[in-house]
Amino acid sequence: MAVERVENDADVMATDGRVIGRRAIQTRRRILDATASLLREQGALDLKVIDVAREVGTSPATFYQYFADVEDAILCLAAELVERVPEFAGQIDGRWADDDGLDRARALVGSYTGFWDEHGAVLRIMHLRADEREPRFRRVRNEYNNQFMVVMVERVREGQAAGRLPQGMDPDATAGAMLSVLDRVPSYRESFEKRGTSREAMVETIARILFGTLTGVRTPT
Amino acid sequence: MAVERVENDADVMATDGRVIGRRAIQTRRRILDATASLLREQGALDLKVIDVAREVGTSPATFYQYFADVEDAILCLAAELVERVPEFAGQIDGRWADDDGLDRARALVGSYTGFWDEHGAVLRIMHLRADEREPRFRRVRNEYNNQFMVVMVERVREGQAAGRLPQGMDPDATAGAMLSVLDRVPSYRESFEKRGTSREAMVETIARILFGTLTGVRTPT
DNA sequence: TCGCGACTCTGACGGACCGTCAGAAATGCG
DNA sequence: CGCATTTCTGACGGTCCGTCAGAGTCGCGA
Repeated sequence: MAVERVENDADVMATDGRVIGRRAIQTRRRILDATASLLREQGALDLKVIDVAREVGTSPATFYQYFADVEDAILCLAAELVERVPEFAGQIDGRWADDDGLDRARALVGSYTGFWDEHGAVLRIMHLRADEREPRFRRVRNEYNNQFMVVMVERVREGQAAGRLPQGMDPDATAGAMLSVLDRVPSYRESFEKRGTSREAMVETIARILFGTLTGVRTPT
Repeated sequence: MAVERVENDADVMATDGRVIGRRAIQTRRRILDATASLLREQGALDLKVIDVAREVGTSPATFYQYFADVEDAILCLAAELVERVPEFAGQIDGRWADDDGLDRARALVGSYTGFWDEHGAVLRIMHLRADEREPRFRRVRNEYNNQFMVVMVERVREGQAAGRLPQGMDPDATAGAMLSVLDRVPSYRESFEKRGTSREAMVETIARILFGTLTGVRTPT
């Protein structure tokens, strides 16, 4: 069975195509970390290569040895986040139909919100550039989203088969809508807290919406 | 009754604070239109002041007479879009509880999707910068979102009062979640069409989710 | 019609960042 | 230790930024 590795820290390439060694891998990693850090602090629109270089304590020319531009580095960070998705998509399994299904939804919403708090800066650019039709970000976002879509669609089909969900609802569209909720609510959370909606109420409500919409099981009052 | 106008084409100011005349208003408008156009075509991350100036056929210095930078111009475009929200938020009224409520939801989803197709480039930056905590964009987004929130919360409260929706769901959080769906689905639409989900199925499903979640009325099979 | 004052636009400039390349520095292997 | 390989960087031409003084345009009164 062939093991396919699209991106592996062990054989990453420089922009000129050569395979890089141990020291270079460390440098590249520091550049990526600095990019993520600055992205969180100062946003994407005025993040300059020279800022990253200064943060790492290196020359701008070094940056260009590993990435074509800042966006290229962000793409790389986004690709790394794709690897994290199973932690969350894996939570949306067949046991959602069990009695404690709603609890599973609550756990998902809570943990995924934490993930967004940590990596939102990168995810936002992934979504922006994908929405702007940038092909590489589209591919990465598809890999990201599809992992959620597959399991959500499964739940919807099960709900429809059991007669709990109407046939008139398209499983893919339903899953897409719920993925939207999962991905955007963390952004709104802070605004809501200012308006007096507690984090707990937020998680509880979103969990009920996801659970109810994906499974068709009616939640108790 | 005092008429308050926060932003009116009749008394817009230049960056130096002076009120501008007829010719200047035209120039400013052409700059805004060019910004919106280029934003659609080439995205936000590499939209330069000089690009806008060239598109308008003017000097970069002229741009700086009216806007501090490209982001400032986009903020202005976003503020203009806030004026358009009533067309859509107004559709989410008390008649959603009537027999043809689902039809109203369908109409909303269809028309708002068109709005996103046209102005998505600006709305995306509004969301990005607001998520990145930029205060001016936060204010504009709040004005934008609140119009939807108010009416959606009304529907949820009515649904709860009528016993159709569980009390355990927070009206604000529910409205926020549905606003997420409304705002993000247009972005995903194209991806879904590639995967075989028709626009009609998309609109129908999203309408059912919004309608069902906001009113608690069960949709027929 | 002309001239004047107010409004609007722009050429030109110092500065910042981009992206590249030749060669300097570090590494590690025999 | 000497040398080949890998990695890093100083320096440079080019683009864009953001500003200002002054040139261009317009409307209005005489």
